Amino acid sequence: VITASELVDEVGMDAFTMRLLAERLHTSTATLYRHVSGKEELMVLVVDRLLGDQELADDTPPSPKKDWRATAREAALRFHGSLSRHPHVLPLLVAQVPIGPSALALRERTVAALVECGFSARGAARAYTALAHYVIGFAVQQHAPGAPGPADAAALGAYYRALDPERYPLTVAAADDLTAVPLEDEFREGLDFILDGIDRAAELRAA
Amino acid sequence: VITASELVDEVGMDAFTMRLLAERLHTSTATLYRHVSGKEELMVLVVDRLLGDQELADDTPPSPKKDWRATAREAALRFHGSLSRHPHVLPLLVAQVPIGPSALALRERTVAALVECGFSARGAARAYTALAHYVIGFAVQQHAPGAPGPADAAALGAYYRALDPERYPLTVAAADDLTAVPLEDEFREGLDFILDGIDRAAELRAA
DNA sequence: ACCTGAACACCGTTCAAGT
DNA sequence: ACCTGAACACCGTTCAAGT
Repeated sequence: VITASELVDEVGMDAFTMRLLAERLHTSTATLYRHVSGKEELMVLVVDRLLGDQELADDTPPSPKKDWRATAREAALRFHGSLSRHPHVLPLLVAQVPIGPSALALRERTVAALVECGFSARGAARAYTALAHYVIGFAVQQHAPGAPGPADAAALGAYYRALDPERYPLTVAAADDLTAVPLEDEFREGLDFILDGIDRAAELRAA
Repeated sequence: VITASELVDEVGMDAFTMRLLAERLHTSTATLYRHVSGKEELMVLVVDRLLGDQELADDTPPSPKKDWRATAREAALRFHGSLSRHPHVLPLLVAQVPIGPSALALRERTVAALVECGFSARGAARAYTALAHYVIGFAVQQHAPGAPGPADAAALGAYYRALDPERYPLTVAAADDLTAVPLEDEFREGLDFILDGIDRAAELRAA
């Protein structure tokens, strides 16, 4: 599983091959099927390893205490960061619902932190679900193969500006606004929107 | 492209094959490559067709007027609905950044509606981006192959309840809260969080 | 008991050969 | 000029045959 994870990180999902993995392990493909039922199960294990990786960054103290917003924000940013560190694994996250041990531990830990900040168990679970969906959904789009990196922003802006202003007046006019903001900042902005929304839903925090 | 879209809807991404498409069109695979450079380009066209489909539902009047929240909510729900109608196409949406004509037209239309409600051009673009990322990201996870449908909720709840309460106390305790809420409602809840956040960010609406 | 070369049934894509 | 059967170089997976 470790070697498979490294290989996916290196060469990407499309180029990852059972034959390549066998070669790296100095064995044959047939032997792989002694340890794993197939490629699909292997990918489930790779995803859970990524989510476990996330957990390791937990040596920092869980924030000043009691401030749920800082706690939630920090957890979301850390989650987003660890997903971003393995962009090639991300497509796998939407091909399966992560319920491996690492995914469970991550949620358990985060929900517990929210409860400590005064959320009800139910409210913390709801807030976590909303945040997790957002973080995963955004990361997947941000790091999709062919997504515009910072280097492509200029090209995308030029593409927008070259459009027919009759048909797409607002896109042409706002070409800069649509491309100048790095996706990283857009993630933070959307995250703050959600945190604001959770903040307003005060009933989630009633014990 | 139409036949390819239908085929993907029918059999899913994995089972969709250039050979299958050729057969359905009563021709050979080699002929397909006269009209399209390869499978990748074909999938881009299929995605744009899905986004175009969304646009057709526009015969309903654009809401009572001036109420940006209802307008944005309606647009997001409609977008989500049309994505949900083609679950098998969704994985393609994260393998590419949709900038085809239909994607552009959809954004243009929605941003224009927000501007009419009093948003600045810049604010409308930012709000649209945040909402579009959320809708796409959620839909992709909701309809991922292997995602738990309403029928699987009970099984997932049982799985959570059967976990070791020592390691995952909150997950075991909140098993019902985590599975009883249909993903459809969870989508709406998260959407309202974001709308609340946009609402609070009043500067987006300053002309 | 464990491992593997070789095969099987596919896939996307290409191209010489037909009409 | 357009179409296609057959091939090429792959892929995930399996299994008889070796050690």
